[in-house]
Amino acid sequence: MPKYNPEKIEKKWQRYWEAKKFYHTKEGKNNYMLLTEFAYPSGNLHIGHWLAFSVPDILARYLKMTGHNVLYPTGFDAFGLPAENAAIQRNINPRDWTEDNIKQMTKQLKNTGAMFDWSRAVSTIDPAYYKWTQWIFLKMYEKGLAYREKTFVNWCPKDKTVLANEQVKDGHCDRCGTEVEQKELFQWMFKITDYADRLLDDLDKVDYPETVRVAQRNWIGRSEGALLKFPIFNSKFSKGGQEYIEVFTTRADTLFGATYLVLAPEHPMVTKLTKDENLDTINKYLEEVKNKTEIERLYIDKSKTGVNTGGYVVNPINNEKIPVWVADYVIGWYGTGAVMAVPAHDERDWDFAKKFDLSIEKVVAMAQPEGTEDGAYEDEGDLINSGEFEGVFSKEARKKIVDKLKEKGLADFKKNYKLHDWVLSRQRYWGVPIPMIHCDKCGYQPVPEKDLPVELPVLEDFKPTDDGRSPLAKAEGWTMAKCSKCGQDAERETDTMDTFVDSSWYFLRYADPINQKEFADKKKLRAWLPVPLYIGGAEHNTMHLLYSRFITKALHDLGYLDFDEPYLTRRNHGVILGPDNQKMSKSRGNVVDPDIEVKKFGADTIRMYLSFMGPYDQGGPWNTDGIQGVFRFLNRIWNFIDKPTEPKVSDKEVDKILNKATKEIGGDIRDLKFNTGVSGLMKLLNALEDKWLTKKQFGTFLKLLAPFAPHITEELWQTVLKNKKSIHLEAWPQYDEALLIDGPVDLVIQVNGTKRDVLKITKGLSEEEVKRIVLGNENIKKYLVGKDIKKFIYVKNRLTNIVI
RNA sequence: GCCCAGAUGGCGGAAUUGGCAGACGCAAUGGACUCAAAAUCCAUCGAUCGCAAGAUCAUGGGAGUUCGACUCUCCCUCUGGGCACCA
Repeated sequence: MPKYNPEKIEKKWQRYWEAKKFYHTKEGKNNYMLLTEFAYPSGNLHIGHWLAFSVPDILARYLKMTGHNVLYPTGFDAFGLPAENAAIQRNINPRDWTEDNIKQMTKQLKNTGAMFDWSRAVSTIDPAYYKWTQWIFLKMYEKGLAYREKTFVNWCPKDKTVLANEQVKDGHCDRCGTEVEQKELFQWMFKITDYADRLLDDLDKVDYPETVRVAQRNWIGRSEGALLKFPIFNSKFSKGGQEYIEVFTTRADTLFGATYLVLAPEHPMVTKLTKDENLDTINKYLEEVKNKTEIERLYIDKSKTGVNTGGYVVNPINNEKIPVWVADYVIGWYGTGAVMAVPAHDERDWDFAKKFDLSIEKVVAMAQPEGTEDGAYEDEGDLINSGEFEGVFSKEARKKIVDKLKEKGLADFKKNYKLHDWVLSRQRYWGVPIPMIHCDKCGYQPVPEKDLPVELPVLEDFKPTDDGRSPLAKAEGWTMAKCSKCGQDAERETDTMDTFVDSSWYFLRYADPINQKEFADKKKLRAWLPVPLYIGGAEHNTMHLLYSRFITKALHDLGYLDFDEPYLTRRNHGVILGPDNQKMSKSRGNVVDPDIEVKKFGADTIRMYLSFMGPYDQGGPWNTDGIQGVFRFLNRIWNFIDKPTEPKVSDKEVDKILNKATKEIGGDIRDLKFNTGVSGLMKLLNALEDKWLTKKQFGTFLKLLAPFAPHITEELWQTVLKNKKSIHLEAWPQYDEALLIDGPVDLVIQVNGTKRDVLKITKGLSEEEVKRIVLGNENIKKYLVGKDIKKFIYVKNRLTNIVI
């Protein structure tokens, strides 16, 4: 036997599988699409990709061996800012840059040995793909779920484009870290807020990690409360009937304690309400607030500032006249941009009231009255100083108070959300053109379906501009179009779509990737979807997952899908850190290059090491020594074959060992416990290495290893065991429950909870029999001399505890 | 500030979900092979005391429940992540 040379055998078998179209998948029985997140073609595969693709491949292969018709798809999420910025830097076209990267990464992905079905690979920059991205947009538009509106948007001055709220982290651009500005622009948006309730409630229908559910709940940020109307007192403009300030509150029970009202600086009523003598102060204040950046206002300076308008409103529950203030701790866009202030029961209002000496009225009794005097009491309790609602508990009081005001038309129950509509316009070149045409006469009109795709033109100058216009506006020939309604000259929309639109439906396309008539055939969709298991990174817990859930629900409502949740189960993988336990980055010089590791150890070793290093959802530092252990293991397997494998009789003991391992390793893979799966294989080799194995027994061993190390097992299976067909067409070995249970077991003997001895006993003994054996044991007797046995605990086949 | 996850040898981690803590691997030490090194193989490997048999301690810290706690409950410390003036 020659030395184990992974480089040689891996290439060989990869070519073999590809030539035989091994992993090309057709709809059949027991279909299973194992979904991982398709890659962004950044240029080079990094070790994180290996974790994301080659480890789930173990599960894909196992599922295939256990009788599933497995589709393990892949593709490229290829539009987007980074490619465009890289192309600008290198002064080449983003398309050339991206396509080169795709070529390179395709090659590298094949090196992982994963059973990707390349015949179904999708690429979001392919017009045959983005035709359907545009089509989905049009359907959303028809349904009123896509609309154009002038709003304040997050503008990244460096990338010169709009960002969705989700792409802003602590006031900075998620991509480049530049401080984000607010700009008022017309933007195309998806009405995701219409789906807020369903996106929230349906989380109960799917199996996601708790962290993901929490993250999504936070994003959606539903709070249930009420809208209350406060009549304006003696409004100087109230000629035609009473005017009101509306507030949103979750604590209507504290209404009797509302001693003032606060408007956000952006609130339209601010100047109206302000008394003439206060106008100067107010304007000065508004100017001050305007000069603060969003970051200063929301993240840095949380001290309360504000000014009195001099105006008053009337508390609708007790008709008391209360002052109206303006303060920037109230957020303009949330709720109504106005709040009722209850300083006794809200910390922020408390701080403000203390600072400006406003009155504080307690209306909820503290559970422990001896509690602190200083500060707001925010918990619930029985109402006090609350007229007819005296003594009613908060929860009930909320309902009663709103009900009462509702009769007078002064209140209603209301849910509020943090979630905003999804701004999908991007003023950049490298994206899917939004398929709309603007006609001076007819306004915005959709591009007719038959004219899709609206192809992205090739531009010499695709650099972003400062004026908020997309570079596509420079393509004069391209922008010219006919209005689809009146036929007159009109102009194409020049914004492109956020790449999250591209990736919000790609998994649907895997079911039917070359269909030219529909985004996918209904029957094929039914065969593969919804996705039974989606494995990916925690960075997509909110945006991508929420967006694709939304698009799926919308397509479902439009009648195109039978299901309204795209992924039944979601599991996250961890992050691989550098050997120094820091995030891998070029500047730190701690990047592990998988190409180099493949050269040194081969794909099988890397796959197994990534599996072995810890729980899959945890990640952790790459250990240069640790990988040696796995490499050694594969070498031992390789050399194992040199031992005689044809003894006279089949060894029962070996069968038993294999039987147990089959059950355990299979269970580990199903539970994504790849680390214990690998250790199980190592234990198995330890147990078998000094034994004689039949050809069949060795074959069984190889099958257990095959999902983890597809190349070495194929080599040994075909060239050494002389099998004609691939090991990857074999079924996972059957195990026999009966073989698992016979034989003696170790019985642990404790005295007062401390282990004193271990005895081998026959399985299934009764308590009486065990008691006789244990108490008769010389070694145990010495602990019991002169003691009374108070209690004898027996856990069947496992342990006894003698309490003295 | 709030929410979530986590803390186990020198290191990565395991523990049938309340039943032998430290599986498996790495590193380390000693030995075999070798002129030598690498590779490989054998042995040791949580701490303390002990020649040994063995004993005691030990899963971030402190209490509790239990015959029995890494596992459950309460309090605290630290680490990672998310949200954050959202009314």
